[in-house]
Amino acid sequence: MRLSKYFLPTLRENPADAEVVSHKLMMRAGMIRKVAAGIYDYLPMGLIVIRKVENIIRKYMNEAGAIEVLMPAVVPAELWKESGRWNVYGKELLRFKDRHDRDFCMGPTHEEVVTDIVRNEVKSYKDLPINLYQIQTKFRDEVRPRFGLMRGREFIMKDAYSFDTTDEGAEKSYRDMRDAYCKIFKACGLKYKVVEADSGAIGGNFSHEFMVTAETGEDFVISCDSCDYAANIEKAPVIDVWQEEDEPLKSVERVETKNMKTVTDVANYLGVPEKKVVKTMILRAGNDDIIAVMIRGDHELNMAKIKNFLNVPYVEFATPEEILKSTNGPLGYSGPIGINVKIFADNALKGMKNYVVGGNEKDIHLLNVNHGRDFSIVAFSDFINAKPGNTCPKCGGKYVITKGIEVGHIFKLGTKYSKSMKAIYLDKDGKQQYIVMGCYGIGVGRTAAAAIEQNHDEKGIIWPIQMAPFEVAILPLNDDNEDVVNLAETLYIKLQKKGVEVILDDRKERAGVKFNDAELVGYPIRVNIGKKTLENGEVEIIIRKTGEKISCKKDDALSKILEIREKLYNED
RNA sequence: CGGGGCGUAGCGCAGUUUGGUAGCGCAUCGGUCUUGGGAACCGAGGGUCGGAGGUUCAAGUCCUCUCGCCCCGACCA
Repeated sequence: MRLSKYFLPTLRENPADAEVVSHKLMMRAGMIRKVAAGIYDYLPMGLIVIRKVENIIRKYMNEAGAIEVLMPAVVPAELWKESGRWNVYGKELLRFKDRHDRDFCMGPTHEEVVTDIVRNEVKSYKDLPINLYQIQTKFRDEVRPRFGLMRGREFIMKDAYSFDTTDEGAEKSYRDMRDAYCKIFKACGLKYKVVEADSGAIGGNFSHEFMVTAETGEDFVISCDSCDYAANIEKAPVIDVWQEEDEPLKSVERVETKNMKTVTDVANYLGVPEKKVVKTMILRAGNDDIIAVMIRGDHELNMAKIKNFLNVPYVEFATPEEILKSTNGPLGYSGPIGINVKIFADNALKGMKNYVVGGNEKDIHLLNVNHGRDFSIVAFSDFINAKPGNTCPKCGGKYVITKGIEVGHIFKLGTKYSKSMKAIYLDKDGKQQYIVMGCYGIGVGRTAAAAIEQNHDEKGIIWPIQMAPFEVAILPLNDDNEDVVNLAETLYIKLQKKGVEVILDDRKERAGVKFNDAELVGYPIRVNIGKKTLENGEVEIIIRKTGEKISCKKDDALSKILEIREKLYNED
């Protein structure tokens, strides 16, 4: 490709609305442009990168036996009503009507559609297992899209769905996908972790996330410092045995805590450690049940754990009105005594004595409260976020915490959708059985963004060669020098003939502009051809990743470039 | 959905407090000169000041409404 005839609008300055480095660099490197919040154009360079990621995904999906299809982006409401998700999915599901006033939505995921295909076409155990996947534009009307392609509303996703006759079969399909995903992210040149995850709104029995480690990640990953255990913070269990406090029970004391809503305020004021202050959170669980969950002041509530413990579809904080109604007190002063909702407590509370709780009254807390004596707890369980230093459930090591970008997520669904949508096959005995499903997603744009988060410097992107829009950039530095131009042209043609993806910066620009654009866009290999070095018959080859500058005789350039390219592909 | 902020040339911003001819840098176009790290100089074009309504002799600036975008939180494959 000749850059003079290409479309690469680079930006010198960072766009005002970009926050994270991948967003800034994708904008500046002319890969994407915003059309609306969370909705982007893919410009040529961006599209090439997207297609490269897609093709890597295709290769390993096909290798794992999955078969590509393409389902509609616009999905009739009937399918979603059938699975029951039409009423559950919430505002993220973009709904609209066609001219006949029929309900439709933009598919945010395709369990319903793919299950519909399979139930219509697959009748026998002989047709199974099967794994169908697609690479398609999805839409989720996120409350707050942000960070460019990292969290768009419209985004390209690879989603695969496996169908098996048995649970064991489904688990094999799951393992196969897990292995394929490992190959995919490795082939993308990314550093990643496979972590245990909560299965969330998709539902199902177990699930893993593929996390690219990056400072700007939105997910917290708990991993062990001495074994390979890793889990999303939503999932990572806290198994520490908390101390049984050995102090005599004191009598409850009512204290005024004017305008102190936070645990820190209350603890400081009363002169007790934060962990002696117990937070009582009022929540609304599925079916509109109001419940209370008590956790230690220095701990964080984990909604996913509560949701799973109660086995309900969602858990939310109660509104101030609901709190007033169920506790007779204002937000910020809730406590367990005298309220008539079910009270659950984190394991850490088991051995605690004489702690501080809210008084269900403005500016009032209670001292020396004890469960059992002053109120009763329905159940103890693990309701808090793990912290660094907690004990690993697998080996007894210590937890550490890192941030990650979720680029892939795999779920074992079981029969959730096959039951609600009646996807049935006949087994060997002619008996009807539900098909056992799994689903497997990869965020394509997010994978590209994650690669930038992980590979960049102050000058721009440093593409892993597998994802780079072009493998080699040739920069003739003196437009008016015939030798320079001729050599650049010759080398450009020769590289093309060798099948190298090469771009020739033949724009009438000064050297500095070409250097800066090349570094911004992040071509793995750059060839400088200038009259200064050409006087000695030499050109410069620069490896973006290492910054290494190799001078070589102009006649050796071709073989040297091929050699470096080969080396870059075989690294990692 | 709660809190905060922003909308002025393609991009980045000033001007709004205190109403009085719409500006700066970069980019673009023409020219001179330069040519290995986003050159310099001369000249030019480009604006419904997000939109609607109002106050006023006069509104980018004040008032009301509205739309869009960003950040924090909540939520979320």
